[in-house]
Amino acid sequence: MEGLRLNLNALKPAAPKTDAVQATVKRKAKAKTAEPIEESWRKIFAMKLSDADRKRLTEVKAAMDAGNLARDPADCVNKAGNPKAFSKAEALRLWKTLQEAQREETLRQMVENTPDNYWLITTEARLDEFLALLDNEEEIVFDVETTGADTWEDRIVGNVISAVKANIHAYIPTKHVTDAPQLPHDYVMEKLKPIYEDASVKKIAHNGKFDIHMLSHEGVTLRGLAWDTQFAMHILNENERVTGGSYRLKDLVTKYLGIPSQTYDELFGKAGFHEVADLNVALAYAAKDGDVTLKLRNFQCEHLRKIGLLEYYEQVENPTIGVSVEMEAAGFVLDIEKAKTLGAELKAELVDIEEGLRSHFGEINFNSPAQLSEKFFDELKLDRYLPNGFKKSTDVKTLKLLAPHHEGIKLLLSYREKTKLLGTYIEALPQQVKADGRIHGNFNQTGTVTGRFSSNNPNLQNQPYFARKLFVAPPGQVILSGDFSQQEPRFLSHFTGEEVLVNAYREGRDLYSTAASELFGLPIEECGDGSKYRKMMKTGILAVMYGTGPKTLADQLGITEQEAKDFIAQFYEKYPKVKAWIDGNEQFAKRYGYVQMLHGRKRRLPEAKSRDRFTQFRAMRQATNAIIQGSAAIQTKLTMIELQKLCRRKGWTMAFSVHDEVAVYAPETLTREDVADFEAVMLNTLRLDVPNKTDIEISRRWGEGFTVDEWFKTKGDD
DNA sequence: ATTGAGAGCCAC
DNA sequence: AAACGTGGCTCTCAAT
Repeated sequence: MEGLRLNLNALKPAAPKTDAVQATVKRKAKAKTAEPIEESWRKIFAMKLSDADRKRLTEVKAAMDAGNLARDPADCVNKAGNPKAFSKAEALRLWKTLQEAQREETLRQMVENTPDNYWLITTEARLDEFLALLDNEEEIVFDVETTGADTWEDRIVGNVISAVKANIHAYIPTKHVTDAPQLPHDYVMEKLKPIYEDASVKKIAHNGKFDIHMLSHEGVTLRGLAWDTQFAMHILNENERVTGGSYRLKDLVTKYLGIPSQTYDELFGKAGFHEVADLNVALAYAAKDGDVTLKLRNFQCEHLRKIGLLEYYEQVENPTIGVSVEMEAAGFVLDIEKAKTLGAELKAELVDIEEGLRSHFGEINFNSPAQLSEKFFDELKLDRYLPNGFKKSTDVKTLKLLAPHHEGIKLLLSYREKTKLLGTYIEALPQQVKADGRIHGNFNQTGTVTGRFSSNNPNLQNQPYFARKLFVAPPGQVILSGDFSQQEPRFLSHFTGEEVLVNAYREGRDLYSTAASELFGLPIEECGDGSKYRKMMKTGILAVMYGTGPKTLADQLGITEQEAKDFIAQFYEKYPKVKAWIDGNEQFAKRYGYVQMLHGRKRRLPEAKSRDRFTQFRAMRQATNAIIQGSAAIQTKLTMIELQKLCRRKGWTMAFSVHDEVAVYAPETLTREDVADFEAVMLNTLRLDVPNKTDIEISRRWGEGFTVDEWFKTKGDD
């Protein structure tokens, strides 16, 4: 009650005072008595705070109000011995103290409350007893504990296995730094290997990709992965991250199972798990992972079945995990010599460019939008060359408008291009090479809301052609890649059933030329490659899929907004099935708050029900785009799964995927028949109402591909 | 030194 | 007033 009254008092606004009086009060407060802590809190919370800081500060205040946390007396006075006001910095320091105390208490409680069915296995006899249990198991949970989170540098220090039927969750430490007894690492791995490699024992994991890579480093090939709770959750709620959540195990079980769980970082910080010397602590933490993963799997299974997506998970998402593992493990050889050469060339060019820029603009940082903006618009008044109301930005679009009026701007555009290439690609890529000499980019199956992959460390999906030259197939192998030709427009045709579009594809005619000729009533010859009508139609169809408005479309095509509006209106009039399909998607989204793509996969769009018109409008654009983009992603995934089977038969390796492109490593001795087999999988795995088309390339170096005919012709000439 | 936000730009 | 969907990386700048 007392605390509550204090809080209420603190919320009352102070009586208004003149500035001079306020200043005096402030000085007095500083000189004699510290300001009341409630006043300090009021000021702190009035500051602009990041979400993380606000959350931490709230925790600190709650702990202090409850009397569980107090200021360090040393922080209450300054050097002169005068009272010091409570600051945000001090509060955040207190948060760390609080975390540390809570951390120790949590670990103590975890150990004290370790369930009887958590087994710490440190003797041969106990391991044998456990292995006998596993003989009766059809499925197990597995999880490896490691020295750290780097897939390619860290190593296993212990194995977690849950025996599902027996309801035993075991931790087998092998490489902890401790005086306590542990079984020898190699002995344990040998014993577990047959179980890990037995595909008839179904495996359950959370982000099992990491564990599978780790086991692979030990010479163990995991088989029978049946459920991954991270990826299953992404099918249940693809918006987890968008709404401030995460797909970390601990966050999911806390949120969905109501089991309070703290993340590894919260409990152990940056320490590797091998540094946990108390094996009872290790057991309490590690075995719980197996325990909650199993509980989460059961929860997800029930809910996926309820919404009819269990089959989708099992047939599309789950088998894709093995493909990601194979692609990540394969990686790329990076041509470091070429990176050095290209880097040196770019740097030399940049020396001259920078000198030129300095002569135009003086000593400013050309990478700083703030400094450039001041120079261009405040000093040089270059905005006089921009259309009325055009934003005073320093992005490429704006710079291109300014370029004809100032030589320095042209130079800056070139500077931008070269520094981007150098900094983001040419110089950054060699740093990503791992101990095994390869680049292993990460393919993230839960990275996008539509079901596409995302990629990072490095992002293999946004490499410019200039940089792709640095990525080389492993020795003796080539990159055999297939690119779905016009994948998304084909899905548009498929879903809408619009005859002109469908027939153009069925008859192997060019979609954009055909539609342009129809819409504008012109002979097909005038709508060929490079014609403005074809370009307009192409941009227009993409605009339909992306929900582009008339203003942006006008900008893209260099026509007036009215012309763009007319074009869109004509397009819909001529192709009513397209219009009807889009309208249907939007009505569905507004009514149910989601849309569905191929195989029923959902894109939840709660904003479709928003009463804010702009918010709802944004959801409307996403509705149609998500169906097309997401369905295309499903086609790519299913194709990858089939290609992996082809790889097994041929002795090839899955290499990478960039949304509508899939690539494998094949020996450079591959034949035309091999290529035909590859193409058949691309074309036939998922058939639509329109035929698929794919462009095949063969290369030793990514982005320097040959067509099939070119490749075999040069081979013949050798 | 590290963190977080914003600007800008690479890909499909 | 907004009017192009899905991502990740690098740099600046201001904060601690």
